[in-house]
Amino acid sequence: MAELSKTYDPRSVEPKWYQRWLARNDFQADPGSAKPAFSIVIPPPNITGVLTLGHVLNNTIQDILARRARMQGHEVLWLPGVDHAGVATQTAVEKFLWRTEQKRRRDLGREEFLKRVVEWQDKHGGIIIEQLKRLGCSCDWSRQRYTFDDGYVRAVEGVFVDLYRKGLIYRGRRMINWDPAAQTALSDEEVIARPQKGSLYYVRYEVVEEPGRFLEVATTRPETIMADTGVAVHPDDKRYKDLIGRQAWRPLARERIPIIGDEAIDPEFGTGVLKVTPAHDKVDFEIGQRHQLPIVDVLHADGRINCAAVAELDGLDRFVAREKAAELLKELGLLGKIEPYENNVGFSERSEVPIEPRLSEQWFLRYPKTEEALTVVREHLIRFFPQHWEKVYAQWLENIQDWCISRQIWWGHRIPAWYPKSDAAGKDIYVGVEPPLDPQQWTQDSDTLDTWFSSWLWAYETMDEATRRKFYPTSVLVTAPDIIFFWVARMIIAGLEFRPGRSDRVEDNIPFRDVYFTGLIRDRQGRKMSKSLGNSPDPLELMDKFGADGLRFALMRIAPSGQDIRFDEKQIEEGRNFATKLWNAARFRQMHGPSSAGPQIDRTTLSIYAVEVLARLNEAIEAVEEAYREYHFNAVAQRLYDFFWSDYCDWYVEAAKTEVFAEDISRKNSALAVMDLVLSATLRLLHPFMPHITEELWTLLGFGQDSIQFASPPQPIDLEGFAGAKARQFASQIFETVQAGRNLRAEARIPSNKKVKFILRSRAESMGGELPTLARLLNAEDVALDPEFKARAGVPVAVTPLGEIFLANTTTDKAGERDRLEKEIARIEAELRTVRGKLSNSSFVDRAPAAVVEEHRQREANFGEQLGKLQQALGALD
RNA sequence: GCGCGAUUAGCUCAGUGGUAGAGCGCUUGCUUCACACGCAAGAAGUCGCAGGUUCGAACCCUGCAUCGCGCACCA
Repeated sequence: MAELSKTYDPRSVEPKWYQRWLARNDFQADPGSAKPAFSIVIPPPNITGVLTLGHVLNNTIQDILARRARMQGHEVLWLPGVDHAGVATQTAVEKFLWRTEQKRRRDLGREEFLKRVVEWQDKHGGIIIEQLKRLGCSCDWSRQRYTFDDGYVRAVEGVFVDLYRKGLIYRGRRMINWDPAAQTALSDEEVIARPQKGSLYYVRYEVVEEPGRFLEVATTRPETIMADTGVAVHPDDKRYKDLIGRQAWRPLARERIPIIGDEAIDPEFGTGVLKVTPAHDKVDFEIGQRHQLPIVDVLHADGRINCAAVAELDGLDRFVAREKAAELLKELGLLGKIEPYENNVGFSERSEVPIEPRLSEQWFLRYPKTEEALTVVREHLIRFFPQHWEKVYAQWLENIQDWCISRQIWWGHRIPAWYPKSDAAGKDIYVGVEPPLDPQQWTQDSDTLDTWFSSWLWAYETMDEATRRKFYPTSVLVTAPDIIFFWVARMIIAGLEFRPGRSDRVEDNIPFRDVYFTGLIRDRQGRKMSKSLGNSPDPLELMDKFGADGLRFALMRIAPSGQDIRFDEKQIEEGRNFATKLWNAARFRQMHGPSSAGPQIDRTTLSIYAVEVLARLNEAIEAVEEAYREYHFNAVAQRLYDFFWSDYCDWYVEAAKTEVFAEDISRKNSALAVMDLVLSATLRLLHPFMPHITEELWTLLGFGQDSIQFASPPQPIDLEGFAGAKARQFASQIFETVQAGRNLRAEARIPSNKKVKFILRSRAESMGGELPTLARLLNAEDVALDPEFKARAGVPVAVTPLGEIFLANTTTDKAGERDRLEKEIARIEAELRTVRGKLSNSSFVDRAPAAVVEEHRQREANFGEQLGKLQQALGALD
């Protein structure tokens, strides 16, 4: 076996193993396998995207689950792929086009533009996949899918046609959310409300029948006054009741408009008078419908004013026009006060501009299976982790609105609907996956489908028939909570509606059994990661600095389940440090001879420290199992970190050095066997988190013939027959004594590297055999056992469970020693008071569990004994 | 307005009824035969506030405050 180098170099080790795994086809899933299935579909990243920390978090979790399942003997399918990401990709290409050629998409035309998008896709499309490989993701790359694969496209179209024939998809002229920058309709979910500081303008509308009498309207949007087709008040509002049925003069594009009464008006708000603008507001549109008001649209698609009647405003951007309209009103003497005002404005999620409510001809989906979708989650056929997302999900489904699925962008699945060229009114529609028989006579709908209308089929449309039989429904979905509506809920609906499962039963058709929602990664200040803030670190750089394993482990350790994550590079450094620790612990073992693939332990040679570390390993194994059941990855990582670093390295290895460096071969081999047991188990437990370094060490130490990827997870070791409880207690007492002794050294200001003598006044049985270890852990020249030791005044002493330990040959400052003892006595006295207080409370003694009471009695006795000894030592000072 | 989450050491966070924890940072000592990406010792917290339940509350209940998120909104 080659000697391990002094430092671990992830940059050479990680790619080496990843290449080997790929070459061995270790990640390929076999639908014909007899093993139980475990499957995950990747949330497809945008094809032109680059890896973010969010991706790292998300995909590390999926990889952990996939690798763990593989070790447990499952046939694992982790199905990767990418999303065409309609608006995002198109916007990126448009920006590029403008930067390089100063051209807009319409300058190129649809066909040429799409050619450019495909070029862009081919150039940037593979990047994120390569980055996922760098991270170590064990996806079955032979099955990589794309939402624009031929079969997938046909499936999307097929679903559209199916839903159209069922009457669930329809075309209609409705109020939709219009993005004036991207110039497309959006779904409600793509609109984000943001508080905006603006103004409330009070505008006076003169009553036609009563010149000189004015209705004052409070509005935030004076630039849409020309689109007003009514003025509304509450029907019971005494101030204005008499005016209902009369008319008012519209102040811009002067015209008579009716004054109407409608329940929707809040008399408390502003002046209690609303200007009704059916073309540019959802509520106004509904009011308009109720009162048959005409609809006047005064905005261009790009958000500029379209109103020839008011030349001063015509062609102006809507926000410029707002100020200008106010000026015009002022000139007319129709503007009252202007108040500063903050209200929520809907912004486009993508282009970050305020959306415009707009009346438009679009395609809509009336969601099917919403009741069933609620039921499968409520009854936990699908389980959410953390569970509280169930409520958010339910709320959305209970208030669900029809989904606007058509987009006026070019990059996407073209809507499979055709209109006859002869029929200008477009009443006659052909909808089908195949084009109409005589294509010359028909024109295809120019719109494309919302990207999510293809993503919602991802859980099953990425699988062929055989794969689906084995792997659908998938075991778990790992995703960020911000797409719970966009994707998770819609996939559930799709599964229930299209029934791709092996039978018609609901449990065979849901897309996944568990959903794990990750947290969002924020920066140190708690801000969201964003390009514009420049606060999102590049994961590739982090991997170069700290290794993929270091990044993975550290991120998992700091990611509390269900909570947002504050990111700090310092914490990633700790991941790298842990990898180094692992490396060096293995290196230490390897320096003392070859490891054993099947280490045997023997009760006659096992030390008390070995029993202790093996017992703690057992506890760690169980805690890890428990944490996995609840998807508490941070608990798994933390537990393994603590066990390995503290229990194994700091305590066991240090204690075992006595045996490792001693003459007794059988005891030395016993210690090495324990190290092999612990190292082998730890590597396997860590493998899902840190696949590369664990594989490297597994191989170097020779723990298995095959890759660690397929090694069985470690099982707790049976410690019956090793006098477990007694050995553990003794080991703990030794460790406590060591800590007390080390503290004495430090208090006496003895440099760490200086060997000193200790005296232990103890009557503990079999103490003698542990003195060398005690000495090693204390860095002592010698620890003398003397049950009758009488200390001179001023010798530093500490009380331990094994007796008193003295720092020999040390001249201490008497006052300092007194001070130290008094402090210790005060501390113990306080503890005693607390315990005695409880024990003298009859309610406690009568009602608390017997074990708890017994524990308190024990503590009382221990503290009493310690106190006596400390007081004795204090007395000896004089 | 409704709902969800958070509030514990300087910082980031564990801790769901019985002796307040970790890492980082800080102080001190140490290049000792795996590791200075390390070892050892230490200082540091009335667990957001107020009530309640309980023998006992960081933990359960109620209210409040602050911060964050989601949904719905009055122009």
